[in-house]
This record gives sequence, structure tokens and C-alpha cells, in this order.
Amino acid sequence: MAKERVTVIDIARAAGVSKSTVSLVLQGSSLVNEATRAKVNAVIRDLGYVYNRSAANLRQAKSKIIGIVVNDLTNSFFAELAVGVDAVVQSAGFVQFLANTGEKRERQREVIASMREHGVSGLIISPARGTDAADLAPLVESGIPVVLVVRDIAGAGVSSLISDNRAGALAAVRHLVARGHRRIAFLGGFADTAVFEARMRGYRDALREAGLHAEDKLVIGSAPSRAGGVTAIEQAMMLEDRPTAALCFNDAVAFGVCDGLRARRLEPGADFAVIGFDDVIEAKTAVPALTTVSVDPQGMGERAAELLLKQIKAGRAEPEAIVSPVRLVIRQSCGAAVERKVKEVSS
Amino acid sequence: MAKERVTVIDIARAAGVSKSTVSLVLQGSSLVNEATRAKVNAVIRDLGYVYNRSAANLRQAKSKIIGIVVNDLTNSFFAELAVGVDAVVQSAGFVQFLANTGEKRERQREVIASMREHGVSGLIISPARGTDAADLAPLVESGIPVVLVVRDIAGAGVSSLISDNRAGALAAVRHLVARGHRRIAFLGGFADTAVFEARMRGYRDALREAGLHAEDKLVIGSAPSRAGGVTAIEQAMMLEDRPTAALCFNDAVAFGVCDGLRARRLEPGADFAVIGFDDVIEAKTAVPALTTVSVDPQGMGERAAELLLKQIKAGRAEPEAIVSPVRLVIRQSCGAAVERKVKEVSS
DNA sequence: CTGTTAGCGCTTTCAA
DNA sequence: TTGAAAGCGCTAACAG
Repeated sequence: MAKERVTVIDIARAAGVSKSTVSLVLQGSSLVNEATRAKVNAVIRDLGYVYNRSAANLRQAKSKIIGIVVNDLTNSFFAELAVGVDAVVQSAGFVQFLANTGEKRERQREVIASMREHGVSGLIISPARGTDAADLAPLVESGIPVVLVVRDIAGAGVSSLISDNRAGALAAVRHLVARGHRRIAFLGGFADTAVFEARMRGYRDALREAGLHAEDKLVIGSAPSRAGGVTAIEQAMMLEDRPTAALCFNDAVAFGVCDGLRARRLEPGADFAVIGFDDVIEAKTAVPALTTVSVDPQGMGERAAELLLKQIKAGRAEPEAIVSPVRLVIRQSCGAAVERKVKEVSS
Repeated sequence: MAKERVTVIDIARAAGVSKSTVSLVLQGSSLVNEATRAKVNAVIRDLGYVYNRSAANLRQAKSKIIGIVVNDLTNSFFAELAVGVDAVVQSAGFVQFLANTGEKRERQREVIASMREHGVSGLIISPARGTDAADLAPLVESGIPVVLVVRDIAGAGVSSLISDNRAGALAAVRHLVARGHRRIAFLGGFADTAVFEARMRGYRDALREAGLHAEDKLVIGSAPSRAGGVTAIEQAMMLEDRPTAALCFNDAVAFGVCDGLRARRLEPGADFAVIGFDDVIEAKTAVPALTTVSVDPQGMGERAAELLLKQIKAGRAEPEAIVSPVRLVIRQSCGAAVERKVKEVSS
């Protein structure tokens, strides 16, 4: 070990060919004689050669790496998203450079800069809260393909892939209405995101459509977490005119709502209907008792990666805005986890 | 956009200095006059210069990037681990290259190779199931610092950081015994991992210590998932002599066990005691009603990164094996989520 | 404190 | 099909 670094030139010498022949072999070129190739490969193995991508990237001025930056890797939605991206990126012969911003714009700036320095050929970004078009401007101007996921940014001028939050909320509330609920709460989340806004819009539209009045009291914001859900449902239960059902901002909130209901000896699903957007916890660990509005994060990641690769291949393409359909998943009893996909909805 | 790439030479020209002065400025060297530095920096900004790390890495034969490879990013335990690593790696001025193997050894080989090609200065690996010392041999021989986390590999000859699974199981079972339980099941997990083995050892040791017989029937393996937990508890409840408590292989299993109990109208915690290792779902979304054996994945990631950085700095250090303590967390009632840390345990 | 010079390891014309 | 030579953008001596 700690032997001198072996380079193409060493392996060329050992194989009795020239540098460039070795290079061709490395690239899997068909311009090289089968026997030569075999010999070169043998020597490569024997000498324990490791390819130096820095050199190759420098020379070629490109990198075969694509970056993905997520706002919260701790949230399994985004971890799944990254896994989805990785799957397609990898099979296209790229490697993935993943960074987590933890919702911090400053950190986001840094990681994007770092990725540019590393010469990524494209970037998938799930932006930190509060990111605006100006944050992305230098990146976008540099001409490197970018696709935004989950959260769109007005005026950024890049492709985006977001789930159809309005349609999901609409379908959820319609479902509740069809089951006879008249007092339906919207619990959890903060009003300053586009996602919240879209879900709220679907909620209100469905109520209006059913001829129900959307009461402000029934909209209770909270942290989009389990603890937030507990708080929100407690507040809801203090109302004179209690709701009988709730659409929750996400599944973490929905879990908290269930906790809060159980604390009051109410069985979620039976005594009080709960629907949550399936953002945080993927289907396989979700609470079976709940009905959820689901988006498949891996699938979303795959689609985002495909879109990005397309743009990389195309050189410079028109930005596209894609809404990814969501589905309402009705889960029956606890434990049995019988599911029925009711429908795919898309506005 | 699509302007010619601007290089140090351009900025040198524009600033009226030489290449090397620019280079020094880029590296924050103190050898350069304040006025010159300011001017150079201004030009850098004006021209929209982006540093080319491929070139720098090539020249310096090193990279300021550290790799982390995890076996299952979909599992939030590992996502958290990665976040912990990132935090320290970042503040040390490195960037993180994260790859997911999805428990596939072949994929693991590829990503490790890829990272080597990119010239990472160190690697943190949570190995895919079934990884052996031979898989890691080429990497280890190359002399680049490696630290293994979560799963150790016998004979690999590198540092490792694993949590004290035996001590955790021991503490959990002691707790149950102290509360009067005599028939304690071990539910979930597959017997082919070192982690399973260690937890099982702690379980058996605690039973022996309490003078209880470890019945084979009370050990019920299953997939380490929510669904697996449902299956396992159902099987347990079919026994003639039912258990009154269970130690679950991980928290996903514990959730499933709770589902299964509720399906039988038993309240977890009240009618049947459930303890799970807190592997999958981090504390903030964990079921408050459960008592858990917790390892803090972020903390573990941080420690692993610190260890790695130490080794990188030291050049070549002795491998160290560290066991990370776990703690038994007693959670009280549902919703209120009152917790009390009973103690840190370490064998 | 700043400029000159010589490569890092690879790819890529262009000839042979 | 293979070889020779040039150079990607940067840094590291070494002079000045």
C-alpha cells in the first residue's frame, strides 16, 4: 500500500501500448483490438489501477455527476425521493451527489455553489423554505439544467415537478362529504408555503362545491409534526361545535391527531375520520387505520431524474412544469391493512 | 450565459495580477496584500467565476470530499445518520458524497469504486447485509481511512462504531422483569445479522439473570417491518401460554405489534407491554405510548465523522472499535409524550 | 508580496 | 488500429 499512484502511463508501459490506447479501453471504445483490450484490462487489474475522475473531468470539462439537494433529509419523504432519483441516475451511468440543506437558505447557497464547482451536469432541487428566484438566478444563468421538485418557485424559469396538492385535498374532502361529514377541519401546517396554500384551496373548493361553509375556526395551523397534530386536535375539540372529521396537512400531523383522539378515548377512523397527506412516512410504515392522500416519493424522484436527464441530453430545453398525480388511498381496518386505490386524481 | 468558462487566468488578467496571486486569494492565503485580495475578489464576483475543483483536485491529488455509503436510505435511521455525518463533515470544510446501496453488495462495490475514483479522502460505511472483509479489502489496502458504522465486519481491520445492542436489550428486559413480567417475547428481525444476535444475547442474559427460562416459542422472527410486527404478535397470541410483554427487534416491528394488539382490542402499554429498539423512526415521530431502547442516529453519525476526520488528519491511525451507548426511554401516556431518560447503559 | 514555470492524469486531434 | 503531442484549470516551487 501507499504505493505510488498508478496512472494510465504505467499501465500503458506494462501492457506495451500507448497512453491513448489505454484511454480508449477505459472508455470502452470499440476502436481497439480485442486482444489489446484484454491485455490492458488484465494489467489494469494487476496493478490495482484506479481511474482518476478529476483528471478526466478536467480534460472533458464535464462530469457525469448529478446533484440533488433536499431541504430535509430527516424527513423520509425526501430520503425516498433521493432514492428514486438515484435509481435512474445510476442506471444512466451518472453518480449522485446528495446534499441536505435542513431548510437553511444559506446552506443551500453553499451546497449549490459546491456542486457547481464540482461540475455537476444537472441539479434536482427541493428548495429550502423561503427560497426565491433570485437565489437560483446565478445557477440558472450558468445554463446547467435544473429541475425543481415538491416546491415550485415562481419566476425561476426552470422545470418543476410538484404533486397535485389541490386535487388531493379536493378528493379527500369529497370523500368525507360523501360519507356524511359536514364539519370538516383542516389541521396542521403553516400558511406560508405554496403547498399549504394549494391544499387549502382544494379543501375550500370541495366545501364550496358541497354547499358547505368554510369556517375559519376549523382551520387550525400548527407545526407539521406529530406534536403539532396533538395540539391542533386538542384545539379543535375545544370548539363549541366540534368537527367530526379532519384533513391533516401531512401524515405526521395525522398521527398526532390520532394520538390526541385516543387520549380522549376516541378511536380514529371509527369515532372521528382522519385523512392525511402522506408526505412524511412512506406507505409501508403508515398507520393502516388512516385514509391518506398519497404521493409516491420514489416515483416522483424517478420522474424528476428522467426529466433532468432528458434536459441534459437535449443540451438546453424549454422548462416544463409537471404536476404529479396523487391518489386517495382508503385503508380499512387496523392491522389487516387492506387497501384499495380509489382513483388517481389530477386536476 | 453559455459564455466561455472563466478561469483564473481571465481573472488574473482582469485584475492585473498573476495567476498564482489569484490562486492564493482563492485559498485564502495570508500571503497576499489586502488591497490586491479585495480587487481580485471583486473581479471574481464580476466575472461570475466558478472554481474548478476537478483541476484543483488533480493538481493536489486530494479532494476534500468524504464519502458515506448507507445500506438503506429509505430507513430514516440511516438518513439521520447521514445528516449527523454531514453536519460535522461540512463544518470541517469537506463535502459529503452520499450513496445508497439498498442492501446490495454489488451496488456497494460500485459506489465504493466510484468514490475512490473521485478521490474521497475518507469513507464512512454502513455495510450492506452480508458484506465481508474481502469486499472491503481493496479499499482498505489503498490506505484511505474507513470507519464502519452500525454493522461491524470481522477482520476488516478498520475502525468501527456500533451501538451497544446487547446492553440495550438487557436493560429493556430488566425493566420488564422489574415490572413483574415473566413471559417476555422477542419479536421480529431475522437471525442472520450481528445486530439480531447481540440483541438476542442481551434478551437471554437478562432472562437468565432473572432466573427465567428462555423459551424458544417466545422468540418469533419476522421481517423487521411494521407488517412483520403484525404477523409476529399474531403468532405470539396463538400460543397457549401467551406472553404479557415483548421486546421488539426495532420500532417498525413494535408499531406492527401495536397494530396487532389493537386489532384484538388490547391497548399497548396498558394491556401488554411493548418495548422496541428505536432504529427506524426517530424519536420525534415515535409512538409516545411505547418504551424504547434508543440510539441517536445523528449523534452516531457525528461521532463517526469525527473519528474519520481524526484519522484523515493523522494520516494513518490504528483502527478503533467504539461501542456507542444506548438508552432506555420510558414514555408515559399517549399524546402527552412525557419522557424520562432512565439511564445510559453500556456494557 | 507577486510573477514565472512546470506539471497533476487524462483525453483528443492528427498521423502513421 | 495505435502512437505522439498538446492542453484542460489549477497549484507549488522558486525567483524576483
